[in-house]
Amino acid sequence: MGLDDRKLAVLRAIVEDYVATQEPVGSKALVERHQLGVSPATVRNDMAVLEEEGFIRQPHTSAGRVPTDRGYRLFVDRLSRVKPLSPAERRAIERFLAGAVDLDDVVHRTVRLLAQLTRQVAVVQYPSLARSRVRHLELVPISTTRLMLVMIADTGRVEQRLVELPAPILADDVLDLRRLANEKLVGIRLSETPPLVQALIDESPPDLRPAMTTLSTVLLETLVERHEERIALAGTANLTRGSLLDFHGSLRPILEALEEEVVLLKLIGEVEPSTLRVRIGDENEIDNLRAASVVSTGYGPGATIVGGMGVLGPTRMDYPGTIATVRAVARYVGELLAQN
Amino acid sequence: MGLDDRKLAVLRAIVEDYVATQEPVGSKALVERHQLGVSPATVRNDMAVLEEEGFIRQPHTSAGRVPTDRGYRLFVDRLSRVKPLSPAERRAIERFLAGAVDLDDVVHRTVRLLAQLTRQVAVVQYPSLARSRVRHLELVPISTTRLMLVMIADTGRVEQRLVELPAPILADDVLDLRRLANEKLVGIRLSETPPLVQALIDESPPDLRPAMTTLSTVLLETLVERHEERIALAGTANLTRGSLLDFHGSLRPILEALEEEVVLLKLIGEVEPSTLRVRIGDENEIDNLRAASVVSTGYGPGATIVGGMGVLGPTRMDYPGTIATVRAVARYVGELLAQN
DNA sequence: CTTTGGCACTCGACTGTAGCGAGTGCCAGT
DNA sequence: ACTGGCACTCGCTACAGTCGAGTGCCAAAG
Repeated sequence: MGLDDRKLAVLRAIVEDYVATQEPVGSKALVERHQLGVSPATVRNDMAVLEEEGFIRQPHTSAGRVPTDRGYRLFVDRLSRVKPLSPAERRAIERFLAGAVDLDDVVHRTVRLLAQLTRQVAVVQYPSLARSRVRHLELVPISTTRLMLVMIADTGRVEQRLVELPAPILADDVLDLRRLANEKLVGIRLSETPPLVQALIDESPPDLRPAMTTLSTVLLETLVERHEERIALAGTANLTRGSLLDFHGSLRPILEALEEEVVLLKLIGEVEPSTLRVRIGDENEIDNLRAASVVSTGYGPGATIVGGMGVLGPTRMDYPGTIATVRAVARYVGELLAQN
Repeated sequence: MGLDDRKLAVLRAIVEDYVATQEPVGSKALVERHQLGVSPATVRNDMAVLEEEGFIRQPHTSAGRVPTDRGYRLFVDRLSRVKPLSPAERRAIERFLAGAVDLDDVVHRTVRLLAQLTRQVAVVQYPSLARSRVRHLELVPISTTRLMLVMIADTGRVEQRLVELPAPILADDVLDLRRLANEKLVGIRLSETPPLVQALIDESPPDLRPAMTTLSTVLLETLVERHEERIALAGTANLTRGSLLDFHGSLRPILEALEEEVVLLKLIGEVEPSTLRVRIGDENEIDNLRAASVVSTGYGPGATIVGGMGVLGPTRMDYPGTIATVRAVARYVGELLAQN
């Protein structure tokens, strides 16, 4: 099977034209708009091969060609050069993120920025608790049997949970609890706390043990439950850009998927060594998103990765541009986090 | 102008049928499906009058009638009896909300519940800070020049902000700051704190004054900025239920509006004495929502109102059912809040 | 062996016509 | 005041015909 350079050029031209015009592209239009240096007939032959190999297909017999998911994949892997961002875009990113006052703000600004720049749906995961380290634990007495546990992580995340104590507790004992917990847990990565928690209970003075036990339970729950991860979303209105056909006719499944935190986490939360990931159409494990593509990446201060972010759009998207934007935004956010 | 009982009955029948079938309803179908006791011709005469008065209209000359916004308004005001919830629904609400562990959880469950029961887009405002009272202020030292201010409100809301001090501070001074702030502010409604804050600064010992000043600034910011209000949203996928025609052909403007917190707050946040509010189509002040209806209400423990909640859907919605559901859910949430 | 021009073919998109039927407005009769 | 009857409107569907973009194939040229 020969996929010589020209055939690849043809595929690239088809992808680019289709992404731009959103209409099936024919051989004639192709030679007109790109310097391929051959006649339409030749292009037709190449297209026949590309179709046979499953990179493009014809919506109808007498229509032009459209890239398949496989075609996009090849395009992304081998045919697209990453578009460097324009200085204006870089400046926009910097300016937009610079004003953030706290983590919440950073995440919100980031997700809006991504949505705006890519004109697609953007998703940003808050720094994962499991990947954060404990910076401080605070216990605030609410009543004699109720404490508010406030956990501050080094990533800037702050979580609070109500603790219902088994028995009334004295103010001094609360201080002791706090001191003990902080001594044992500060600086520890949260994913590594569970084994330490038992030790924490065992080493507590006997009279504090019941309180410490419930406290620990709550602490562990904070980690385990869905509470653990938070997510911000923006740009859903962008789904209506372009024709409905982009998503096989219905936004329904997409909107449904976007409502499920679990789904979103799966989308952008599975952070791997490979920094940037593109999932095209069928490659998505989530059925509802078989008509969409997702570009996602991890981010974090320095080389550490504390969370994921990404965008979701039609398979017919500007991959080079989107990839460049996502990468750039993630890097800026990482730098921002490193400053704290 | 005569709008006798029968004409009103006809209008009611039209609204009910149209809501159910989503198709223009004609005179014949009307007499068949409702016990009006008169012939189609008579109904036609009545319909002519109703149309003249602007309560219904014909999409095309040879089509049936469709209610106008004004028609729905009349229906809601005078023709619909509130549907009592089924016991099953009541139980569903109770069961669904009972498991909530904290405020975040309550709000999330509520918004999902509303979306599910009404099969529309649900919006829930977190208890407004301005309407809450301070229960406790906590200061957590992060470094010598940084404090984390954690504010716990009686509504269960917890807000935190980073405070950058003008100069390093001693641990004991932090305790003093905390004591002073709590003495002055605990129990105060947050909307009434601004005047007190100045006094708080003035009464601080001179050496604490700079720190107290920045602390106060941050405290006030928390109130003023958009941070003040938070909102949860669910059920956007329900927008795709029914034909696109429900929203004049495009979800775009709706989705855009739903992304703007400010817009949502305007929608459900303007809580007035009148507990429940229905805005139909054109009655909406927000242009993007001229094609939608909003049913909203305030909620809170007892008679106090601390926030708003509501649902948004096509003008062609089941008003009696939606109203009943929103009212019931708001009441349950209020009771839940009262228990804390 | 590759490329090219030519040609027949396919098939979707659009146009125009015709018939159907739901629904109306009006009117004369009860 | 209500009703039955009737002519009329007009959107919807089906069908036929035309147009044109785009294809596949083939024979000829490089």
